[in-house]
Amino acid sequence: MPRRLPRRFYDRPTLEVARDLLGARLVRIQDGRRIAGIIVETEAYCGEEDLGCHAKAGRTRRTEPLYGPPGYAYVYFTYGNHWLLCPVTRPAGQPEAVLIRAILPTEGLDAIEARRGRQPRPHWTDGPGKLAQALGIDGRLNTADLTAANSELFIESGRPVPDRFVTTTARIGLYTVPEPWKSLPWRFVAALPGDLTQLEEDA
DNA sequence: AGCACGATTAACT
DNA sequence: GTTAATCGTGCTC
Repeated sequence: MPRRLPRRFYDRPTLEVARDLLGARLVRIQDGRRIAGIIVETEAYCGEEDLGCHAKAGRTRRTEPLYGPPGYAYVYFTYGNHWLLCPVTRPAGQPEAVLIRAILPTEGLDAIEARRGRQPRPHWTDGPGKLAQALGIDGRLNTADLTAANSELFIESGRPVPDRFVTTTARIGLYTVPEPWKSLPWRFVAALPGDLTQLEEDA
């Protein structure tokens, strides 16, 4: 039986949280119904020292959620169109988070198709802005507590993804970020989507 | 007030 | 692989 990930899950080193979120299930409750998918791609963003992290700007109106306690959502707007979702990690005062970059849809397919059906199905939730659109995630969910019992956005434990299915690469989209941060292998990808859905069904 | 840029996407060559 | 779209944010003047 899947359970909602507790605050202590997020209160760990961000690279570990990013790795361990692979295979977990992102769940959005809307109109009393579940829209969900298995997390298959994440990225770690690690504080003010990490020049790829928004926290490099310090504590501002926008970055304030990053400085809060772990287990809350940092949802921000970018490129004039897109909302991106990041569970906050580490204790309050340490501005770190994990960007969820892709999921495999498992529940609420009709709702997802209604929002993403103009694109071919493989592209419904294969990007951070796409999955936010698919699940109806926007700025209203910024600072939402992912661990609260009545939360309409949370993450459930899944079956762990074995290391042989996990690859790491540099983070995406950091065009003007200097080295070494631009190239650090802080992106985690669960390969072989078919195998992952099989894992879930076996669970 | 103005400006450069962005943790992207979709469409195109 | 390349590029336009689009607007909030943070910084400078």
